[in-house]
Amino acid sequence: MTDAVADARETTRARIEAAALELFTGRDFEAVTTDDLADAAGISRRTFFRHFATKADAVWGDFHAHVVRLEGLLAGTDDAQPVLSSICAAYVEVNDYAAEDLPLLRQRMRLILTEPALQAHSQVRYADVDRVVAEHVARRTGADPHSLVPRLVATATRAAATTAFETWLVDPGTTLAADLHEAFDQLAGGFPDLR
Amino acid sequence: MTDAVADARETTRARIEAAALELFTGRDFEAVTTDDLADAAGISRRTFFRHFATKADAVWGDFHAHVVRLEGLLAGTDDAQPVLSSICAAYVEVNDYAAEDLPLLRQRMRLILTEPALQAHSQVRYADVDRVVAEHVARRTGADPHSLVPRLVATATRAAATTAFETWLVDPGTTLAADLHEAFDQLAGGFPDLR
DNA sequence: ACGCTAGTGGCACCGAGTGCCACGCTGCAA
DNA sequence: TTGCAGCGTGGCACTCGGTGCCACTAGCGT
Repeated sequence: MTDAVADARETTRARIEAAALELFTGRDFEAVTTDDLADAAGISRRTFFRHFATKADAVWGDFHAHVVRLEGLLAGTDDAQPVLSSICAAYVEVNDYAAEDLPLLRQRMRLILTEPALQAHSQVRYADVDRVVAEHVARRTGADPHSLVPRLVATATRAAATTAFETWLVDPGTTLAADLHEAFDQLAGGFPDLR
Repeated sequence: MTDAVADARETTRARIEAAALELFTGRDFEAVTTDDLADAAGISRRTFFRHFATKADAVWGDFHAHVVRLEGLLAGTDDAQPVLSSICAAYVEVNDYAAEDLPLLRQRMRLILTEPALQAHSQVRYADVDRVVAEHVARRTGADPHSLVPRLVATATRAAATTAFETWLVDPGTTLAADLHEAFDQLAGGFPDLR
């Protein structure tokens, strides 16, 4: 494959993603058809489904790369660091966007966290994240990755991360990193005020 | 409405649910069409969609009643009891099935937790649960139900409950209550071994 | 000029879900 | 008894997401 072809494919993907974000923020997710998306991106409906398996995937973009990056960050953490801290650091790092990308991230996360169809889709994506985190915890603790603690830590930390995203979306005054740290601190503290 | 009509409607719903569980455990969720479900339940496709809004709903049954019951249990908890304990107790209570219903529960939960389409659907259902729990936490702590801690406690405890269901499904030797308690204990302890 | 590959578009098709209308049954009032 | 209202039902046509198949085109190496 030549660079020109690769570029063409990448820009097509990018055009679809941009069109998707724009159309979905303009009207309801359900109200935008794949025909609309294809038209807005200047391609045919059939071609749209060659780039994205579902309508929802156009919003998520290349989430798989995100998961792979998280996995690498977790693998690269220092074993002297507490497990929870290593997970928090990895979440912060993988969500460390440049300032100019933040508006786009906000737009995307707002869609994902509020639109029911995208919320539903997210569960399948989160399963990948949870698997990666659970394996990290299992490696660090010597436990079976399918046993209670690794699974629980994975889902609970992901819940923390998601909640941090929600509070970050609502309050424009904070940074995502700060909200992530606060959520993880609360979680790691075992909610002392509630026991 | 007469009792006879109400009964007819109830039994129709029940027949659909039974047919759904049977067909979905026999073959893949995606491989069963709504036509198959309707035929198995002895009704038309159109009537199926009068009883259940989506194919997935036939597996979940009347989950709304489940959420309402959880809400009532939370409202009825003693304010002297720690918040986390009250949530755990409510989860245990609302999932306290008679021994003869356990095989059916296992079948249903196995589907919900393993089948991707049902996993996706579950996120929307969980949102209701989270809202109810977050409001309970907010009431007990005086916080805004949309602020970090109530949200986080809601999603984290629900993550604990879901994980408990998963371990309970895998290991036939334990009770659901025991697994729920263990997951909540781990969560409330803040994972001391991992800090 | 030839074949190869990759991206594309068109088309027909399947399945989920919906709106509309028409039928039948049950209960109730005239 | 007859007429009316309400409700569950079935049939039908339609939209829309998603897929399989085939044909076309452009760039590339031989």
